[in-house]
Formats: sequence, C-alpha cells, structure tokens
Amino acid sequence: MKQNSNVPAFLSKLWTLVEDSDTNEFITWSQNGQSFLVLDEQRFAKEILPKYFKHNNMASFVRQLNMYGFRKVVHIDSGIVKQERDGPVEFQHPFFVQGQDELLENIKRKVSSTRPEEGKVCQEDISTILSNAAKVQVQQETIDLRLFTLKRDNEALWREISDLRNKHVQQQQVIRKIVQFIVTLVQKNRLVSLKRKQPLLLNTNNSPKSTRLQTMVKETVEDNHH
Amino acid sequence: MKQNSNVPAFLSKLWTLVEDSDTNEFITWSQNGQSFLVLDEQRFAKEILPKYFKHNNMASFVRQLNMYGFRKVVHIDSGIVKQERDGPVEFQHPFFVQGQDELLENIKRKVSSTRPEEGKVCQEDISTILSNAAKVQVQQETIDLRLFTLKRDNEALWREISDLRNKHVQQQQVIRKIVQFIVTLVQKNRLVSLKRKQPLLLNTNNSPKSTRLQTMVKETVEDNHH
DNA sequence: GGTTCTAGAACC
DNA sequence: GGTTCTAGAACC
Repeated sequence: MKQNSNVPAFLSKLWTLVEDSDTNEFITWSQNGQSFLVLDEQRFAKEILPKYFKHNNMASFVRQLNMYGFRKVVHIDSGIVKQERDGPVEFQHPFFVQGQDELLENIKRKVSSTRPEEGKVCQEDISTILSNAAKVQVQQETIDLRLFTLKRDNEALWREISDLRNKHVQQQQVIRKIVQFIVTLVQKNRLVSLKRKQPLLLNTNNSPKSTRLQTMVKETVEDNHH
Repeated sequence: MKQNSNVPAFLSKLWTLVEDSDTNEFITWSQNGQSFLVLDEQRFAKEILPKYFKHNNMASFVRQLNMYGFRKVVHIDSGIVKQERDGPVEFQHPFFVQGQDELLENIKRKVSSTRPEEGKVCQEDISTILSNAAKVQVQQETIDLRLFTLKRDNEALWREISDLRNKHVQQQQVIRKIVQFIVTLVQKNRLVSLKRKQPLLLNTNNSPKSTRLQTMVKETVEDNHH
C-alpha cells in the first residue's frame, strides 16, 4: 500500500489489519474481496484492537466504521432458525476493495457536527422565527386598525364633500336667482338709474371680490338680452 | 420482588439478574446499592444475556438500559494511567436501588419515535412556517399599498374639502354682499315699491328654496335698522 | 480526527 | 416493547 498521506489514519490501519495475514484468524477479506470479516469478535476486540487503536472496544471500532461510511453486511440466515449466532461480523464500503488501495482516498469521514451546522434547524432558530411571527402579527393588527380608521375617515370625508358640494350647488342656485332678481330689478329701474346718474356698484367698498358679482350680473343681463 | 405488572419485562429481568446471587460473578449490586456492576462483560454477554433476552450482545443490553434512562457510571481513574482497563461496567438509575423494588414502577421507557413526534420540529414544519411567512409578507405589501393609496386619497379629500369650504365662504360673502346691495336698493326704492303695491318676491316661482333668500334679505334689512 | 456514551430509526 | 444498525454529541 502506498503511503498516501490523503488517507486518514483509521483507514490506513484498517487496510493494514485486513491485509495482514498474521491477523487473518481475527479479521480478513471476504471471499470476493468486497468486504471484510471479523471472525472472533471478542478476541479481536481485546487482543487486536489495542495494538492499532487507543481502545479495545468493538463498539468504538464499529463507530469509526460507520463514521467512514462502512455498512454492516447483514446475513439473512435463510429464514431458518438463527444457528451460528456468533458468526462473523461483516462490513463493507464501495471504496474498500481488496487489491484496490487507490480507491481508499475516496472514503471520506462524515463531517463532525462540533459546531452547530448551518443547514440544521435548532431550537434557537425556531424561537427566533416564532418571536418574529408574533411581532409581525402585532404589527399586522396595528396596520389593520390604522387601515380601518383611515377607511372610516375617508368615508366621513366623502360624506362631507358630498354635503359641501350640495351646499355649493344650492348656493349657486341661490346666487343665480338673486342675480336674476337683481337683473329684473335693474332692468325695471334702468331709466330711473340712468336719470339719477347712479353707477351700478354692488358693494360699498370697491374691492376685487366684488368683480365676480358684477360680472355675474352683467352676464345675466346680457344673457337676458339674447 | 412483587410481581408488579406495571413494570416492563426488561426491568423485571434486570432486577432479577442483579438480585440473583447465582449470577453475582457477572452482574451484581455495587457497594452502596445505588448501581449495579457487570464484572465480566464478555462472558456476561455470551453466557448470561441469552438466558434472559433474545440476544447475546452487550450493545443491545446497553441500548435498553439507555432506553430506560440508566446512565453509565464513569470512573475517573484518579488521573493516572488507565490501569485495569477492563474493569467492571457500572450503570445507575435513581429508581433502581437495592432493596427498593417499589421504586421500579417509576422507571419509564423513553417514548419511541416511530411516529413523527409532536414536539419535534421537522423539515416539513420549517417549510410550512417559511411558506406562511412568505404569504404574510405578500399580504403585508398589499396592505401597505392599500394604506398608501388610502392615505393619498385622504389627503386629496382633505384638499377638496378645504377647497370647497373656501368656495363656500366666498359664496357666503358674495351672497351677503348681494343681499346688502339688495337691501340698499330696496331701501332706496321703498317708497316707489310701496306706491306700486309690488310684493318683494325674489324669485319668479314661489318654491321653498326661495325662503332662505327672503329670510336673509329680511334679516339684513332688520339688522340695518338696528 | 479518535473515543465514549447516548439516542434515532427501522425492523421485528 | 425488543433488537439491531447507525448517528449525534461531548470530550479528548
């Protein structure tokens, strides 16, 4: 086996262990070389493991295997009673194949979740989301209330406008009638007025605001002449 | 031990196993009776376990212990080298105490998570939450837009009202001046009018709307007399 | 990255 | 509820 520095210590040791013919009675390649067998789990754990690792527990060994993506090969036992209960333990990995050590570097250890993962949803995130949702809800209620108030104001404004427009029209009519009355009056008194040389002033002070009335009267008079 | 049917099979068997003096060389109470010891893990697993359970794996036994809330008692080894590596395995549970079998019924198996747990946050929940948040956001924008429109309408309405009020005031002034003019006119022509026996009608048709003008004129005339 | 204890999940 | 395989998490 090439001393490939890209391959983690565990995989190097495992490869050596499986290859080594001295340990074949405990751990060795399976028939087809696609997996390896642990033949005597108990002695393997207590006698072999500590020579390569810092422990003598099968569980720790299996944990590492799973960490590197190895899967246990389960034996169906052909449906009959489970004879040979303490049969060999078998593990397999697509890139752990007899005679193909160049595949080893493709075996990756699963990422440790020491830091809280980015993609993971923790309770804190949920709390934040729910808190924000509550805030949005409160905000929503405030807006709804304001919307309702505005709408009501709007309706009141429309009513007032309608009222003012009506008043405006009524005043317009009043003014028109007054003007007609004046016109009638003026026409009847024209001769008299002309004799008295009295100018047709409609207000005592000659402010610009009087112009409008004068114009109206004039227009009405002229209209009547048409 | 009372045959308490409330106690799960595992706990009954474990209690029996620890109590039984025949198995004391494999599993027994610790000194203070607050925990139990497995003295020879390998022989215990292969020789004792299958007599009580449907397996001979220490791992399965430990899994059950954890499932029922037992905790391993870890030995500090006083900081010195870990001698006695294969020392006894020790497990403890607050309600698993020598001589107090009545406490056993307080030990509860942790709920199996076969069904997706209620209290658990799954990816689906997150998706739902985010989806709803997006909807709320869209809704919020709609409301904001409507609020903006309403506000603008409101301002326009206020402007129109202000405008109409001004017009109203102006018309009011116009009317007042017209009335004053008429009053002046009427006062000057009073003698003439009286001689002619002409009634003071301000409009050709005698509709109710004319009442207002008549009243105004009358009031103004009376005001001028004060 | 390695070791240990505990838990999740699937299957029985 | 029990058994098995795999994974999480803490600690080294």
